[in-house]
Amino acid sequence: MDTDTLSKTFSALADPTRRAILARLAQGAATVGELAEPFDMSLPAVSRHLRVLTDAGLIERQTEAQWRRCTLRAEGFRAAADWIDFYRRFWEARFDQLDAFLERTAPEPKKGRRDGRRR
Amino acid sequence: MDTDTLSKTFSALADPTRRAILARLAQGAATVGELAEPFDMSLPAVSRHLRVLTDAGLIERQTEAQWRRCTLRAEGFRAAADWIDFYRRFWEARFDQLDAFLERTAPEPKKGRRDGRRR
DNA sequence: CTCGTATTTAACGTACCAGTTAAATATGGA
DNA sequence: TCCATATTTAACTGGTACGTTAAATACGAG
Repeated sequence: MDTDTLSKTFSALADPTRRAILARLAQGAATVGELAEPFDMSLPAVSRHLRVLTDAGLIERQTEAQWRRCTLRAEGFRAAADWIDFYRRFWEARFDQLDAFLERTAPEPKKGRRDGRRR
Repeated sequence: MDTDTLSKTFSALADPTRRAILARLAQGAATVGELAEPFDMSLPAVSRHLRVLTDAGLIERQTEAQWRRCTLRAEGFRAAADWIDFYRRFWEARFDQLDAFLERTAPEPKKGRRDGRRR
């Protein structure tokens, strides 16, 4: 099961409809109906996307009469952003530096020295 | 279908095994067998994870004899990092500022006129 | 050529995902 | 109370994801 936070977050972000919803919410809160409007998709489908986003902690929903006002929940993005940020140095490093780094740390898969593992 | 780049990337990152593989590759190149070793999972399963990562552009594989040397492919992370980075301001902004922003931009659920009031 | 090692492909099962329509629930208003 | 509106839940379906084992493929060594 995919219970860990990071998996849930990335999984939620993997769907284009959900990313579009988040982009829309970045411009301000909206109700389910408003969020559904631009999509060629049934309301229950959108409702489900919103549940996924809620479970992933990426949005919040507060009840106002029969409306659910959805808002972005910034905290929910943080862990994923931090995770991916770790890899930033790999593309921000100059290419030759990266090359040198890999050269330095990569083990040869040659036979004979099965005990000289990396690290 | 999930053909767009961002979806493919986030989808690839949504699996903990694949994230562990990437973390391992961050320390240097490795062969399939070496990557599979720490996991309680068959080799074909790992091979498949590597295919997903390759298709997402997150790793590269070069053939060396019967080995496949896997390396991190930094470019593959960039788009996802940039996407998520757009949301950074939402959690880096002070809370009252964010509130003010949402207050300013949130539309009312259609019910006559909207004049920027909420709650 | 044949054998052992490294890896992938094939075939299969189970579970989840994303969509549908129909029915249920909740609320405010006539 | 009854109705319209907003949204969710239920039940179902097709497609895809992820794991398995068994067989196929690719290569170097002897």
